Amino acid sequence: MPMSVTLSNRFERRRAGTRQALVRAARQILAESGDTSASIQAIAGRADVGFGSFYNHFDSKRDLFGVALEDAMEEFGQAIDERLHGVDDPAERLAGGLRLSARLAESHPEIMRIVCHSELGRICAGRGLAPRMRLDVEQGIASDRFTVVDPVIALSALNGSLLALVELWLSKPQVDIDQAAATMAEVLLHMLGLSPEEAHDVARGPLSAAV
Amino acid sequence: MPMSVTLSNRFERRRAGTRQALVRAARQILAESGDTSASIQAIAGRADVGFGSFYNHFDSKRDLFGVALEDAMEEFGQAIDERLHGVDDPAERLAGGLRLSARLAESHPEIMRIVCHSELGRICAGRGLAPRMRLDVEQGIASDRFTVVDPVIALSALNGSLLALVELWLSKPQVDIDQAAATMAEVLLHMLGLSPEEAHDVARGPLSAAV
DNA sequence: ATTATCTATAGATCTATAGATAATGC
DNA sequence: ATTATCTATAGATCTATAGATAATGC
Repeated sequence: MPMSVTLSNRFERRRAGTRQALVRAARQILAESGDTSASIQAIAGRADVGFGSFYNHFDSKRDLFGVALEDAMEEFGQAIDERLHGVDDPAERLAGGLRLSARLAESHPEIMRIVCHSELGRICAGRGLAPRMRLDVEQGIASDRFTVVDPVIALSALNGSLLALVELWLSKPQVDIDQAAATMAEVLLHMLGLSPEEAHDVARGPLSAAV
Repeated sequence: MPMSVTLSNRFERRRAGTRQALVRAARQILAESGDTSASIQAIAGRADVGFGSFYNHFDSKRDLFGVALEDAMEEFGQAIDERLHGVDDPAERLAGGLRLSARLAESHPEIMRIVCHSELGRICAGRGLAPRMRLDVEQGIASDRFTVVDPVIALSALNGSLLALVELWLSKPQVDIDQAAATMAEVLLHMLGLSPEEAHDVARGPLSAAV
């Protein structure tokens, strides 16, 4: 998705555009219902791409949807990452990641809907927030910022809780999701060993200058 | 699934048997891959049921898989519930629910695989462990056993963490899942406001006489 | 000239139903 | 006699490909 590499000629750009249109259509479907049973014909139609072109880029629907999920997760992770640039304290990074995810729900609802409709295992396996949180947990333990029994368990709880937060946003629109994210960050930081006061201060503090 | 009602005549029992065979086949598929694109023919074949019989019981595949998920979640919730009979302390109930879920992974792996392959929203919406944990959280807050900022957030974290625990069992077979569940219970009880010592004692204590 | 896209279609598969068969109730 | 199951099949849909068309490079 992030077209960081400038493609050399018009051929390649056109090809990349077709592929991207297919991926975007697949992302829309993942966000809307998560139901991947739409026909290739319907997907190509939604992408405004000739039916046969699909096979120029993907071997199967499964293939496309796998790429589409990875694409969304990568964008998710990078969006959070760049907004946390310069934040070093792992506690602040974790809290910031949760709270920024809540803001992404407003600005990039498609990504959050995709998260909701995906299996936790697939989300965590990818390049989303999960590997970034893992680094924060490890670093926090190494620097004694966190006093936690087991990093694997702590990370599992964080991943699951993040998913549950996003799910909360989707299923209960009346909830103030920014508030919910801050509260979630607070209880999770406490879980990681910060005192209630510390957890409160970090979770309710200003949300990084970079935002 | 729990055939609590004795059906009056052989007709109804035969009919119920056919339906159950279809539901069991659907549960198998949900557990194996979660891929609901198998044809009705294939499902009926797996259930060893005539193809047309499907339509005597369900209007669509979607229908069947919805029932199958509910069926598994109901069994899950009841299995935990009966093993927690007589346990009154909400902290013990929550810890017990997590730890017993880990044991169910050994004794009823199908249910746990279904959980892993399902969306969190669907799991929590159903009649599984989620509504039971909600009661425990409410009761624990009412009795001041838990000092937690927000019950909705706490419950979300619990639901998500439970899912993550099951996911851990599926994706990393080398992990001692009983240990992991106890550790998860410990950190979550701490999150709910118990002191580290209390949380440790409750989470590592004997797992209810009823088991 | 080369490459990607688009159109048309063959063949496979899937859904839903209609009618035949088998099991049970009374 | 009634009801459920099973078998066979019509019609719809879907996948994958082959060949025609359009766009670009050199």
